[in-house]
Amino acid sequence: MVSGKKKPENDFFALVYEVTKLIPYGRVTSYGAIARYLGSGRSARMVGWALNACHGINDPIPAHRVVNREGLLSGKHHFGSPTLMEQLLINEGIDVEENKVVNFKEKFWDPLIELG
DNA sequence: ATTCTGACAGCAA
DNA sequence: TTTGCTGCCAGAA
Repeated sequence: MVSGKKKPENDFFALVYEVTKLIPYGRVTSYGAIARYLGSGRSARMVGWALNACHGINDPIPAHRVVNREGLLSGKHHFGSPTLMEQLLINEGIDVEENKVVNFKEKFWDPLIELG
């Protein structure tokens, strides 16, 4: 293989995209939960970094369903519009106040549990 | 090649 | 209790 030097299918980014796309409608998860599911544990920062690159791919990544462990919309500033992420969440029936997901614990979707 | 940053989270003081 | 630093891994300068 001489050409495929970069972008393996098992790329950490691709895994993050897959998990993110598995988040059901009206649910949210956290960066740490995804990182832990991938086996990286504390590499939650990489999850956010991966989602930062979700703008460059053709697949629709529901990155608005990924928030930090507090339920805070830490990435709202990266959706082109500072209110887009909040609007998308509200559009799915998720209440957002003060840039924070209301009833985050109830809306929380853990890949470790849901996916096994 | 080295250094810094980054959509976080855990632990120490 | 809150505040702040460190750890994580990869990409950009």
